[in-house]
Amino acid sequence: MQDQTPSIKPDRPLYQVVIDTIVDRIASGALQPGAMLPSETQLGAELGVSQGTARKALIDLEQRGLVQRAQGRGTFVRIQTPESALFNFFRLRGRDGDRPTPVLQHQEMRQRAATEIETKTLHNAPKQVFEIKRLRALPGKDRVHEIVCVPCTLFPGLKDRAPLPNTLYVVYQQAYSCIVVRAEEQMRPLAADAATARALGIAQGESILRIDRVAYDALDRAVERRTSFIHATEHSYDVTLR
Amino acid sequence: MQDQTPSIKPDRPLYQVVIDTIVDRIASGALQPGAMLPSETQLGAELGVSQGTARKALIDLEQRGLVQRAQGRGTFVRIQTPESALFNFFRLRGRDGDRPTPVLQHQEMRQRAATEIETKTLHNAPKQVFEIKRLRALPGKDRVHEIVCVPCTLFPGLKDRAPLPNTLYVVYQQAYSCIVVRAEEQMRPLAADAATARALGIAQGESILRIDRVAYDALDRAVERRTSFIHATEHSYDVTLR
DNA sequence: TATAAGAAGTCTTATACAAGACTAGTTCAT
DNA sequence: ATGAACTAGTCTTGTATAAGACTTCTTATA
Repeated sequence: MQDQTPSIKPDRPLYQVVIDTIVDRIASGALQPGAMLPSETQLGAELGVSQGTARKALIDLEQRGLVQRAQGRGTFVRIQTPESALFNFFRLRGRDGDRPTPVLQHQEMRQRAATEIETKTLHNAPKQVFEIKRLRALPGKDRVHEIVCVPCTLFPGLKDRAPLPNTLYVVYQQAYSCIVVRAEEQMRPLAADAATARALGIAQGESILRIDRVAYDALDRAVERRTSFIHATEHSYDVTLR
Repeated sequence: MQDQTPSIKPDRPLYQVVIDTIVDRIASGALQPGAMLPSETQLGAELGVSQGTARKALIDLEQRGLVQRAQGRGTFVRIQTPESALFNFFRLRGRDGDRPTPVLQHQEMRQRAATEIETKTLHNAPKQVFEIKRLRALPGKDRVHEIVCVPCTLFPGLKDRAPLPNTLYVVYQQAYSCIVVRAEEQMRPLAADAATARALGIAQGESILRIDRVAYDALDRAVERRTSFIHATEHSYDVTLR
């Protein structure tokens, strides 16, 4: 009855079309981090929708953390700085809630075959992954030992970029247009076994926190798996539930 | 120059007025949990704004978790069920991500003077608090020992409501119109001392997870402090970062 | 039991105007 | 001549409104 027009009628609302367009442009690198987006009016004219519809799309993107907006200034692709990345995805805090600056003490990277679970959970079912092992020191005696895994297909040439900085997510965005917007974590308390105790420089059997994280980008792709072993006596891991 | 009209010109936008009106009605109990709100059109007419403005307010309230909306059905005050409360604020998950049902094994409540930090951080700077100690069992050998603290002024007569159910937040809402919408948590790994080991029924020195939580209601009041000691070998604590 | 019409709700889109931010002049004092 | 301060203009996002489409549920009817 209503399929009179076999034409270009998409079954999704117009603002969703606008959202998808912008997300594609950011993910493809056409819109670089920090770049200014077209204004609501321009964007609407460009895509054949009203300013209000373009606006609704931009607000949605802002809430998803992909862009930042300011009245009178414009809309900009959110730029991942070391500060913002640490603030959002490195949740260790000092006693007074202040944010410590982790110091990279050791780091090594290699390419290896993906494990079964990595192939199953990471984007594109990768056969090969880059594995980054590193040790980070916090003020005082606290330490973090991390094992990071990313698909080689998503981050080609990552191995040649060594030494990698403290905040990997900045590299993901700036070099690969991959913006991490969400991460799911599983935490469990643990007694340090021999290997991790040695890596962390603590006694075997000490209580540590193990965190398994899967990070997702703007396209909702699982782009990274990461396991952290945290020895925290003077710091706590802070999160907000909603 | 512009205060020609000493009248009813609030310096906040109209949609904010609508938001505050609804929040007040919910917090005062005029709108009970599960109750249907006026439609966008009705609400707009009632408060002298357009349907679109009322709609903007309702969408904001939905995102804050205060109401639930469904096209064609209407808008309803979010009802805290044992399931939703556990899903949102009890983050322990089994190996497969399935949600365990904790079993209340022991519980006791008493009224006592508030500690300095409780007076400082909780709403209304209470002098007296109710303290609830309880032990919850998970499938397998995992256990949770909790110490919950709430101001007596906010929850008068809570002591007479014993035995309290598994999910306190349902009681807060149904009996006191206090909807917990957010919680901030600090986690740290710990070796169980003698007292907590006894409470949890484990050996002293075993690794446990300590979580200090402050819960906030719809009015952004700190309504509860809670410390949990978690013995988790077969479960993990799952959160999402953004 | 199935179907259709209607009522009541939210959802989408468009338009008008207000308010903030930046720029380019212009003015005025030095 | 130079520099600071003001101002008008223009570009941006923010707020408010209205009209019609779409969804869900109920009720009447075959």
